[in-house]
Amino acid sequence: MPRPRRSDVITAFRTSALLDAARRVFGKSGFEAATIDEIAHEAGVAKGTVYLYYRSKRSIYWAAVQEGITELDARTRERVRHAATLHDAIRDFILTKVEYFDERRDFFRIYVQEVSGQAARPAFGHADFKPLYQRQLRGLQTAVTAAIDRGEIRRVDPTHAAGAIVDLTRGVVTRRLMRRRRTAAAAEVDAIVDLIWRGLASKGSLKR
Amino acid sequence: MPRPRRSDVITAFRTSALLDAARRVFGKSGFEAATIDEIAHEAGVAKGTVYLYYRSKRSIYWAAVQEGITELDARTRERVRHAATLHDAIRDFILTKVEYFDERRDFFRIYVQEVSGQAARPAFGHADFKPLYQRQLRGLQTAVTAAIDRGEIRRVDPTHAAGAIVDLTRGVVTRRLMRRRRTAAAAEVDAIVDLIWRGLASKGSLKR
Amino acid sequence: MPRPRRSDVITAFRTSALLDAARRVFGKSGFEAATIDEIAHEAGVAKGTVYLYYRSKRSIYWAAVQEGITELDARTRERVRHAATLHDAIRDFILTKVEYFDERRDFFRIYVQEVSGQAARPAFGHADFKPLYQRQLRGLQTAVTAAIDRGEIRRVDPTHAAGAIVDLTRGVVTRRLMRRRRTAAAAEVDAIVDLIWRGLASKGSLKR
Amino acid sequence: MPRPRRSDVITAFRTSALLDAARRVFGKSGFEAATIDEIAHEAGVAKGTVYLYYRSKRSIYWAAVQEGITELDARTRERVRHAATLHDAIRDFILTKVEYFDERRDFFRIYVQEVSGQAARPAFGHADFKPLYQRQLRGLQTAVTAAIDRGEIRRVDPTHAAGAIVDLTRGVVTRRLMRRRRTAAAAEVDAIVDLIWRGLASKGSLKR
DNA sequence: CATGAATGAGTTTTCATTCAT
DNA sequence: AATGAATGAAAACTCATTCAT
Repeated sequence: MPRPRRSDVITAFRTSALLDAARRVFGKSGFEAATIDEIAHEAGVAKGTVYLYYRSKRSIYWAAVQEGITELDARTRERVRHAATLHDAIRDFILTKVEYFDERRDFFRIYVQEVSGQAARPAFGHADFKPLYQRQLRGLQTAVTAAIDRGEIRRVDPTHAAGAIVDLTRGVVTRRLMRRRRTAAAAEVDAIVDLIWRGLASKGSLKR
Repeated sequence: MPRPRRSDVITAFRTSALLDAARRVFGKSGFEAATIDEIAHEAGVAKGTVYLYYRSKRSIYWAAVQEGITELDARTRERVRHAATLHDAIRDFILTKVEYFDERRDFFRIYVQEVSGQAARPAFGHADFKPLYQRQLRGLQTAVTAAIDRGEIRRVDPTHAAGAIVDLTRGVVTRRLMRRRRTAAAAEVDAIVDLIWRGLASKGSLKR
Repeated sequence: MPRPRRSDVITAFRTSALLDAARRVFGKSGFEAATIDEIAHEAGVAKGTVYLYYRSKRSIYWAAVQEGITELDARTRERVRHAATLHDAIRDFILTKVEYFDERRDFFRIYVQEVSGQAARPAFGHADFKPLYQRQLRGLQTAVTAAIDRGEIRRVDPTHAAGAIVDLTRGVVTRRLMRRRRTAAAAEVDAIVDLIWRGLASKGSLKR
Repeated sequence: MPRPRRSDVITAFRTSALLDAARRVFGKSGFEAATIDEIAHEAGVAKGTVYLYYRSKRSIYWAAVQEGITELDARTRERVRHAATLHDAIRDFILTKVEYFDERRDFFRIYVQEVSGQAARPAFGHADFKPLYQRQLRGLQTAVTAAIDRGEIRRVDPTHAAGAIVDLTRGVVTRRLMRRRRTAAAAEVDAIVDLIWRGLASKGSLKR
């Protein structure tokens, strides 16, 4: 394995610093209000340097979004893969996200922005974002369907169920971030998982 | 009660036209990309006129947000007030929102933006927004607590339960708006209500 | 005839001032080196105002070019129209240009730039420029052909002849503008016309 | 004569490659739009290297102009020197230019730019350019004067005559380059020379 | 009250030039 | 000698806001 070239090292270093800075700044101000100047300053370089590594404001934004989502996706898949039951899978799914966004608060705003952007302006947004997001949904749907087949849960619409899991997850994360003090993740997540689980697993008809 | 003065009528007329225009334009483009010029044009007045009624771009934005949320809040409270059981209350809560945003798609983007903005940048945002949002949450919490006391549902954390209802509601609305064709609201809402209801009402411990 | 509206008056006034300023600045610095700021300053307005009347730097440039060329073309056609013979037509053609550029020195550089730009980068340049320029050439060709038919001059290639007239005209103007002191136009023009005329009219073969 | 030092060879090599690249790039894009980066790339060196050989963008530009003009001047003088008559001298003068610019189309744009720049902004431009250009003119003037003294042509103003030759030459070259297909140089040049020659040589007064 | 012309601060992006390696 | 990463000045263009009419 050849020693990495000097220029590669520099590129990796700058790219990483810029992406970090971008995440912070875009997370704080949103895409439009953020300025390249601020990102550059935050990354400790001059404005022009940003353009040596990214072609435009949009492009550094997408790189930051991409990186965050890919990382989150990878972590989630890795963790969920080991779950034996749907119940565990849901728990792991939510926990991964909670922990990830506890670490990277600034990225959450970007994330939410993009996700809800999909809803409000389906035409806009980056082409690569939607697939990644939808893959998550489909993963959950598959898991739900399998659980139904195993008799682990009652017969529910997998699309709705997957949607519900995603929605409740976003809700927990949102409320955690709104609170000033960080509370223990596990207890909070357990409460939500319990709710979902009863929703999915309880058999028979309930009195209303 | 004196007859309203001419100037008051004009003010009311302009205000309403401007707010409508603002909602459409901000909804379409987002805060930054929207221009006062476009709002003025959409409202059928000249640019300067906007500034006779609102001090700044931010201020007309907040007025539009305010109006939308207040209206939504009023509708929700009115409808939920007549519900006899928590189950009905939840159903009416969700239905009101679904119907409201079906009517005012453009407002949804603004709404979501602000709600998630609260999460990511608690310091920012308009002072008046948070209370309104939180009043909704508290209303739901109260209803949940009452239902627990009545034995209608099992003993759950009212805060979590209220949060879950809000989250799932947002989820339904989001997914509805992402679809090109409008589907029947009732069926979709019923599926979600069923899920929540089992989550809240199912007694005993479930096998996992 | 209705009294012109206020806004029309303003537009006419600004347009004219901006075009004047543009001609001066572009003439002094060339297209690239000129700045909108300088044009605005020269016209006595702020930078933004320029953009109320012209969409872009290119567009104000072309407007200035257009105006100058159209004016020059109109003057030329008007004057040449009254010429009884080709000899007079040539004389009037050259005189018009000499006088025009004596008046508007700054425009000459722009003019020459565009004309020679046609040669060096045929693909570039404004679509409207070429036709105007070519119409001139064709006008001269027609006049030459007619003169041949009348027996006024010998049988020459009208394209070459027209080209030669244009080239010599540009030459006179160029040399006039290079001199610090203005010399009498008539004498200079007469010398050139005499040269062309002998070139066109002399019959038979000359000893070499 | 000592063997040239290694460094001198390198310098000569680099200088030549850079000048070639500069001519191509400036010719294609014009001074402002050309970038040092592109020139460096075209010359097969890194950007910084350009600055080892030229102090600035302007300076490499002038060096390229200089080289082209000097070369053209040398070729012209060499060829014209052997002409026995003014008629042949004019023919050779024009032919040299036509052939030179047929070879180096990219240089023509630069050349024309500079020549016409002289006219419009006498103060600007490189100090060395004017003398070279004027020496050409003076050479022609001298030849014309000699021809008058020999009785080869009639008594004309040598300045005007020289100017006319230069102008017509530029015209031929321009029109050649505007055409997509290259036509035979000799026929075209002969037509122009014939025109000039009659202009200069025809004795007596012509009917107008 | 209403208008819309005018302003100029602020933003993205480019690129000549420098300089550590 | 050569490199190419880094800089930051400069320029086009936008748009919230003001104010004379």
